[in-house]
Amino acid sequence: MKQSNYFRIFKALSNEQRFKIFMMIYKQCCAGGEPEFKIKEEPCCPVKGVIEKAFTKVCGCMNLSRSTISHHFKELQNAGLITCERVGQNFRCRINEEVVNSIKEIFK
Amino acid sequence: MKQSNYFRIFKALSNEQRFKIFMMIYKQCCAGGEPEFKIKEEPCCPVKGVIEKAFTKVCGCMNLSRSTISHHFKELQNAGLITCERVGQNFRCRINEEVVNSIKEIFK
DNA sequence: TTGTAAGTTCGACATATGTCGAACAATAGA
DNA sequence: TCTATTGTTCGACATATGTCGAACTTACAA
Repeated sequence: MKQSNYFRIFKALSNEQRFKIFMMIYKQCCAGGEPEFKIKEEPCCPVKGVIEKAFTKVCGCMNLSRSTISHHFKELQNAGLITCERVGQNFRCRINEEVVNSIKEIFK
Repeated sequence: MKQSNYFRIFKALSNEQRFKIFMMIYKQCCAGGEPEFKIKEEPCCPVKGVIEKAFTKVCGCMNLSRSTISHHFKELQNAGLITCERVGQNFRCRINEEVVNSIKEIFK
């Protein structure tokens, strides 16, 4: 990635709420940490690296309106940090590990 | 570092100009890369990890006013990314490698 | 077909941010 | 001491950002 574009990634993570959202997704998708959110005790990541119903889950544990959450998801997508797709009623969300790794690369 | 505070680091790096400034300092202090700025061909880092006249140098190669540059340095300091001190007329600037490393830690 | 749940888009608005120039302060050198 | 250089602080201002609610769309379920 061109160095001059890194600030866009940092911008996406520079908002407290958005950072929280990203970390919730990241932990569940990649880090296998303790779940930060769950809805009705369903499994969060039936497919490795992919979190389902991400939007719903985030709405469930953050005190923000749906439109605001939607906006934050868009920002994370625009920065290339995540990709999202709707599959029927599900909202599937995937971390772009390449971009995440490039953050580490920049400081090596 | 508490995870909930990381967004402050990202916020400091979320502005294009500020990110440039930080990378200029980082490269010269830590990465030993090709110098992005120089003034009168002086050595940039006579002491390892410390860049001298950072402010002057940055002013010299960015199209921003002194007050704006000053502001950006403050932001980088507040986020803990750098520390600065005045020694006589010199302005010495040091990267806080601990904080930089903690960025990598968060995504491991 | 009708209703409901989930996400998007839009317009509005308050607040935060980036930038400048002017005035000020501190230091070094003539 | 006077002057030049360097960085800081302040006030102003335009623009960007985060947030909301309302209206809309889509997909499933009754």
